[in-house]
Amino acid sequence: MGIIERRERLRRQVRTDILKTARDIAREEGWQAVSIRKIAEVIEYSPPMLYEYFDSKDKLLETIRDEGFSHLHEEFAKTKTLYRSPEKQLIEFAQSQWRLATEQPEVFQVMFNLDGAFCSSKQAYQLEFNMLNNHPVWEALATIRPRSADTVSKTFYEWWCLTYGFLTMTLVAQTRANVAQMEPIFMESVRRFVRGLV
Amino acid sequence: MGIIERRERLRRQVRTDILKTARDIAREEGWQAVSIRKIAEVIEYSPPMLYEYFDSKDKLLETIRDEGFSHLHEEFAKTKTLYRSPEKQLIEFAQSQWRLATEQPEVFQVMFNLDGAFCSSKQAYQLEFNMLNNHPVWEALATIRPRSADTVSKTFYEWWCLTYGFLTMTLVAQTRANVAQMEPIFMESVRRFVRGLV
DNA sequence: GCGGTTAATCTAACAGTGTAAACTGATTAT
DNA sequence: ATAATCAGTTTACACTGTTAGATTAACCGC
Repeated sequence: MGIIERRERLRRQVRTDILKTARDIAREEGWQAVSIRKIAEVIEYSPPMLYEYFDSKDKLLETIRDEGFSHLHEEFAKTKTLYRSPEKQLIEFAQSQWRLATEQPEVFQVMFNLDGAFCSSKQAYQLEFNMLNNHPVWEALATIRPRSADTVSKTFYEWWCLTYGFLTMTLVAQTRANVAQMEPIFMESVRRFVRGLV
Repeated sequence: MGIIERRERLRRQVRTDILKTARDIAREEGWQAVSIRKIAEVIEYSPPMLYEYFDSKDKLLETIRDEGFSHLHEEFAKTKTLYRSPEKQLIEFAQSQWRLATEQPEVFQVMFNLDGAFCSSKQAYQLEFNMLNNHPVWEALATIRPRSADTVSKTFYEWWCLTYGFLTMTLVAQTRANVAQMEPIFMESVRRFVRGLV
């Protein structure tokens, strides 16, 4: 009886279409231009239809944010299988973050409420900070510099603010064309941070 | 003939009232809750009246942003008169930034398009980056580490992203109650940066 | 194939948004 | 006194997120 399966598959398809359309509009016109009606028009449904898939626009954005963090953690996991050295891992983590910020700026904007994107929930951050000894960055830092959990957490927060902060400032303050040339400066900052751990 | 003077004074008063009201609403309900109509209601004028003082909501926000940067530069100037050592100056600059971010988060949000605040113009940033040898931070960095202008500018950008990035991440990702306890971590990051200059 | 149930989807509407045009009333200048 | 300027208003337009109610389509047992 594949009927309800097919229905479920179709439902999921529409759901991802909504998310993709929102990102597409945001990429080309900015998050401020993203409206329920505009998304509905693109996917050829009436506006209220979207509320069958997301409780609110806020929840829709929260989903995009969560997917952003998930994607990053998948990349981190891949890196962990590829490299043993925690220093090398950190460098690769930073590079993953750079790629996300530059290749999918509209996702990065939602992740940190930038440039008109706004999602009221802070759950995603709390999750990041509560993973702690399960967070790939936390683990790498603890390996390089084995201290008390609190001390590692402090260093972890410094890493978090340094990397995401740098990317945020670059996306917000630089013009589209200038973003790319900031990469070496970003990576140099990251490398200095890693060296400074000893 | 003090009549037109009085009128001018009244006009400026209304103008600052508008700006203050916008910040007040933003502080208590977030920038997403700030609307022309709400401001108008508070200052007891009709909504279209605001357009006699600001071309658009965007321009209104731009004014708040510019005032934020101006205020910071005034603080920087004060610091320069109080301390000779460029290292000490940088520490004080960072402390001024911390104060602005924590005491007037709603202004900081507009300065960097955070949490629903959105102003399309990037002029304020371009100004920051084009001041260069006139920017107090740039000067301090050049004194500590006299190199080519380009090299100093690179270090300046690193400073910019480190400090503003850290504050941005703290404001965006932390709960109101947790912000305060991040100050020592922030200042330690700044001090490490300054030490690393040699 | 047909009636009834359920799910999918739409239309209409509410309250709110930024902003422009047209209008009113008072003050000023001639 | 009359014309011109100016502050301020009302009204209106085209949007926004979201909800309620009606409508259509799809499925089920017979």
